[in-house]
Amino acid sequence: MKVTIKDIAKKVNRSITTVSRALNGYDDVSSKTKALIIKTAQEMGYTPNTFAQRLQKQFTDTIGLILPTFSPRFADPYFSELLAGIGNKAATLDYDLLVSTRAPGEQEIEAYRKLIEGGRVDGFIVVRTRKQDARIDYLIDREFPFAAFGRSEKNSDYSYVEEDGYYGMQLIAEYIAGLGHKDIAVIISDPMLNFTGERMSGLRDGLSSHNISLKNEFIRTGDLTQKSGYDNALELLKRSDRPTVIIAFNDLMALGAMSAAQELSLEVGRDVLVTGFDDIPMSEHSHPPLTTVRQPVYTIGGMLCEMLIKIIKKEITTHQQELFKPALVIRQSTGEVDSLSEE
Amino acid sequence: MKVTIKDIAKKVNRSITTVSRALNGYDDVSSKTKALIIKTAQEMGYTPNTFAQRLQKQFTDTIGLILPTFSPRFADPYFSELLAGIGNKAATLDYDLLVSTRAPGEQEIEAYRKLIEGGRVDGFIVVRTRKQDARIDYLIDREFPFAAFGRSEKNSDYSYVEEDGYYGMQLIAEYIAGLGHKDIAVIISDPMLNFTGERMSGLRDGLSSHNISLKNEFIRTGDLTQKSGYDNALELLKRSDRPTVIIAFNDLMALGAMSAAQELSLEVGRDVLVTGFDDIPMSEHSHPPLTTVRQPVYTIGGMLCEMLIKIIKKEITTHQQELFKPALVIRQSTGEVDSLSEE
DNA sequence: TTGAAAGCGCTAACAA
DNA sequence: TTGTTAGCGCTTTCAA
Repeated sequence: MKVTIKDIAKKVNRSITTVSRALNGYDDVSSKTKALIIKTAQEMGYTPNTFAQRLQKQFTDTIGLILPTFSPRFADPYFSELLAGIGNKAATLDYDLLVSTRAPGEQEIEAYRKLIEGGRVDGFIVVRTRKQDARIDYLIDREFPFAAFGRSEKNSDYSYVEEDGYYGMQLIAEYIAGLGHKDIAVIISDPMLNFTGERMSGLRDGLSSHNISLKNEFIRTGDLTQKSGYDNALELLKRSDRPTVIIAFNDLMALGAMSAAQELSLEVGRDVLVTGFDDIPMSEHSHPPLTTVRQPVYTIGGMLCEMLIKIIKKEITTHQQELFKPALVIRQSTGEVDSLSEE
Repeated sequence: MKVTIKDIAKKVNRSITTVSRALNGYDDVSSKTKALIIKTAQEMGYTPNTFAQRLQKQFTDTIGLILPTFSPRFADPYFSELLAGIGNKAATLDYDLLVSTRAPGEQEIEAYRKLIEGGRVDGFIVVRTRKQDARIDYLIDREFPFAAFGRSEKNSDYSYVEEDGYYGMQLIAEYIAGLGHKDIAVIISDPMLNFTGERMSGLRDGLSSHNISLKNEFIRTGDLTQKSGYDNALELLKRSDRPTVIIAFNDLMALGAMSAAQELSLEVGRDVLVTGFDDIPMSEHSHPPLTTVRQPVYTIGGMLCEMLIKIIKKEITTHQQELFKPALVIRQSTGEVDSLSEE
């Protein structure tokens, strides 16, 4: 049976109040009884009943994370890493992490609503923000604490962490233009996603400062999976006027694009250059290793978590907005020869 | 402010008891009041306070999942998919999923203990079982409900789902032996993991029925990451007596091994054959596509979740043990030529 | 068919 | 320094 403060109270012949206070470190308990109570509690293997505590204190020490999944085959390494970042930080700060997956849409907002109304979470981490983001509108409207990974278009009056996608893509553009390439194709992500626009602007601006513009036929939209990178690249590379560079908006699509090129017997890094975005662990060990933009996802997860908890605890009142400058990671998929150039 | 049954009671001029009963569908409430109460509740946007319910009912409608992470760069697509499988099923059955990450060891058991003692979860899903699994011993000892993905060595007297790793590796062995190869290297996983032994036995038995035995120098141990597949394969392939086949114990390591081969200008599928295990989504779109053994991880996640909830609800009392027969998926990494051979 | 009252395990205002 | 008491929101006996 579970041990309660009542059991402890009986054992040490004190009231439950005293036990509660001793255990919570109040200093209006004599140090003798305090020590006794703490010792007894330990011996009896006492752990407070979270629900009772929460019911009483009216907060939950839980943060919610509803992952937007588009398909059941949901296997983005990016999210595992983000999850670990959030989860580990949450554990450190004594918070629980309640995870749910939901496809974007009606059901998604409903899931948010349920968790809020049921008093189950103190706040949310919202990931993969959309330009028009119903989740964010909803949370702002309800004045419910949240921290977002990314901005949305119209209303950015809240706390978020974002990698500077504009800047990241500029780096790519500068680098590629510097290599003298002009026939550049791009596999973008869903235009609804906010970062798609950011990255696209960065790319466009970066290229146009070298008088390069993107041909419409060379702009394709993928869904961030390896398969869609593969499919799109295949079509691009089968053209008679095929591009010499493929810029993908994430690593998974870039890896798919490399496979497509190789399938057509093109050598990546020579016949066609490929770049990604994210720097997931496998990009370093792909063949060839992938040139990409590094986002410290694990760290970002931790930051988001910390930020959210501060908001919940009202330790910060103004909106915190962090913009990460990502770094370009040059590897062989863009022709770098020396395999020892890294680290 | 949150709406409680008290608010509803006041509004309809009934006691909170009646409201509670109406809302819970008891039939000792006049259908008139029942209808009125339900309507009012809806209008007021009532959602029950989960913690109050749980405190009262003494269960939590929450299942726990503590992911064993070895490093912060935790990016296994396999786990994202498993998580989605568990999470979606849990949502369907109106259960919450509480997720935590913890490195194997002391801290890990402590995390289990805390969730149990704090009355926070009704049961656990245990993943990546070890031969000697302290988590399982602990849960059995405490008679706490759980379902495991995989068995452990000594005590398998509990409910689990497992893919038949012995069988899966036999398929690989048969197939490779049938191609006439003899110089076979293998990159295994941590011997502590239960499936390592299973897969190794399957491989050994499958090969020995063709009079092939594994050389000790050709057996290497990796940590299931792409990097370790890469590193190990590099060493294997640099030998003067290099193997003509590399069998990796998961896809991530196999993908790393392919990169290593390609870095040494070996053609995968011709100069060296590579196989994996899992069939993560990216294996279909790697270059070359990877021959592997398919594990329906998403489905398994759902099954585990369902199984656990049945155990919690005491709908099943005997231990359920499901052994999946995985299927061999042959692709070009073992020399298949026709790229249209799939699907 | 309804309501009063107890209690799940805990915290905290107030009194002693 | 300690204990009494009320109450968080809900379910569930028991009585009316």
